[in-house]
Amino acid sequence: MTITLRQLEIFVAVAENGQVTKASGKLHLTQSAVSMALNELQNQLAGSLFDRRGHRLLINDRGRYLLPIAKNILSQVNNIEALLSEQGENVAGSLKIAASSTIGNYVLPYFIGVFKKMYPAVFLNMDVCNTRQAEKLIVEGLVDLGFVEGEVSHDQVKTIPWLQDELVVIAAPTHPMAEKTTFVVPADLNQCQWIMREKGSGTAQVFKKKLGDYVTGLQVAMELGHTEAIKKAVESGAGVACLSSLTICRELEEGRLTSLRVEGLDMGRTFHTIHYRHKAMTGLMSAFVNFCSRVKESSPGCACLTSPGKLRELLLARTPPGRQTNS
Amino acid sequence: MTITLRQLEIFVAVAENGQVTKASGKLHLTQSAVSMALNELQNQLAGSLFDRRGHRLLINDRGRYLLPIAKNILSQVNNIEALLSEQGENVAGSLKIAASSTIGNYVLPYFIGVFKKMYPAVFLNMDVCNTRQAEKLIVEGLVDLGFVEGEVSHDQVKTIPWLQDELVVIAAPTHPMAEKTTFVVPADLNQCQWIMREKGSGTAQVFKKKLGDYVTGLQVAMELGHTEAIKKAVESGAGVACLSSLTICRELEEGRLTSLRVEGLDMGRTFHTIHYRHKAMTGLMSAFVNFCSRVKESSPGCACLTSPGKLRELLLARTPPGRQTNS
DNA sequence: GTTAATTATCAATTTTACTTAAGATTACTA
DNA sequence: TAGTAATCTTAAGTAAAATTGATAATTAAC
Repeated sequence: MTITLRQLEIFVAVAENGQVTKASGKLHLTQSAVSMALNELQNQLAGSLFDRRGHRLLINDRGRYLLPIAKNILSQVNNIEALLSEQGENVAGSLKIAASSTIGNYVLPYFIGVFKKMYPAVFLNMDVCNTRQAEKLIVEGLVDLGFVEGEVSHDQVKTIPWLQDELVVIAAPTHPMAEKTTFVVPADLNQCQWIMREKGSGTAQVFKKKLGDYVTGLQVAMELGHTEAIKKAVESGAGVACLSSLTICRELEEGRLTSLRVEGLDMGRTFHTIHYRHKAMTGLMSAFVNFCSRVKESSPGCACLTSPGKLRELLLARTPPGRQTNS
Repeated sequence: MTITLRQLEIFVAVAENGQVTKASGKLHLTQSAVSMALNELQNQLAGSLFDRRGHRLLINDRGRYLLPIAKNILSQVNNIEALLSEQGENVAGSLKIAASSTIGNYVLPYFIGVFKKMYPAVFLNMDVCNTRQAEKLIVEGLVDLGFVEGEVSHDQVKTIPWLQDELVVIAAPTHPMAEKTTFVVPADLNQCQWIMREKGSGTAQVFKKKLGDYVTGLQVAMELGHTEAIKKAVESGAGVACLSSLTICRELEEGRLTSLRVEGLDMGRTFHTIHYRHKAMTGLMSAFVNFCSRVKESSPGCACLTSPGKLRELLLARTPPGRQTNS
């Protein structure tokens, strides 16, 4: 009652050779095997696909209709085999990633763009959320990989240190603070109006946690819901803010903002990649993880990662030969 | 080494049910059959498609990549079965037609247009040629059906009378001849300047053959290569011509030409459908032949067939209920 | 911890695919 | 026009596969 791929293969071979015998040669089968398979297909489709004219087999209207469809189906199946069968050699699939806000908005988009150019057959799906949600998605098996900036506790989730990040103080170039090169804690803390992320944001929590008791005297000018809004507010001179250095690369390059390293407090933090502890690593997963960690090795300290051009240079310089595709 | 459709079916069922047991129920198979088939598919693709997490089967990146492809392939195969398997019920395929010049240019295009709207799954290919070439294409099995205006002799070619055609004399409405209602042979023959198809044209040959000895005194003003050119020349008053009544319907309706029936000679001729004598008639072939002969019954004598509007009315009025599709 | 449910594995069985061999039809040719 | 060489179909036997049934192992639920 059901057509098989073998039958379609045989049908195509017969249609293209116009003869059962020639087709059987190409298929490395006996004539009778081809003949029987063809007849069975015709029975299943309740009608002939060829007209007999002596020894010639002339494809008829139904056969002509079937032929391109059959060829198309067979080539799709061959694609599957080619793409998925040679493990390690080919990187293909559909990877699901969860990333917390800063990483998802300011870091991974560039990584994904470059990775996709290296492996066009790959489909990447990224869910931007917070660290706790990312952890949950990993545990429930709804995503393959997570990239988080906060702490993760679940014992089935494996955590691997990834990029080193640093929180810096930013100010408009016209701001009095911009004349300094470092921001001294606690001395400079109360000299400024602060623009903060809203309560509940990971970056805001980290900032306050690092400040510890110093947080009490802080003059908060406003709380905004998004990093981009904070940058705009700082740019317009409304105050200073504390953000991840990764989020302000472009503004620094363009001279629209000035950053000050913090002195008197360690403002570093580490991003982590997370995945389910016992999850089998497929070729695609390890390819992407390797790809991401390669960058870490290439950029000691905290190079400027959020500029696509520099990122591509960095990655392609380190890519093993024969792996690239033309962009 | 080769994937089967069954494996893809099983894979999709498992992916959609998240469980081997549930999938086996839907497939009407035992649990072990599904389990083994799935493992074999994974072996053939050299890697897993799911992650085991206890009793849950979580699809992984490779599986996610395969799933839409597999579904697509399966639905294409189902389409084949649906379209081709129910004999007679469905009309589908790719029909190749050969038609001689007058029919191919002035009659069949309208038939094909209406037929295609009735059966959208059908693909029709028409080759416009002359009667002899059409006959050859039939004998060689390169086309399924032929529609010819001339004589066919090959004994393997079956000839069936189709439409009754009539050659009429046409003149511009301003031409002296236009005041008459009939053209009398031989009296009126030498009163006119004649515009002829070039030597070798079927219509020209028929005309001369019908005239017999009368042809000697004919005053030929010009010979043109195409029916349309002749109509334009007659319209401009350069002379009169003898053409198939089917080719001038629109010009008569619009009053740009006048036609005169010929008196004193039988100017009728019959169009024929031809096909290879022992060719198996598929559903599509007989559907198209029936469709074409239905018109013959509907239009006794020689109704005006080359106006698409009238043709559609004619056909749809006679179409068996439940066969039409919305246009 | 015990029970119920799900999955993997193994041998047995059924089904399918294929081959070999024989017979039938068609094409070539002398 | 017979004879020969292809090609195709049919039938029977065989190898391979798909599927089943039973069992053991793992996991989830209570």
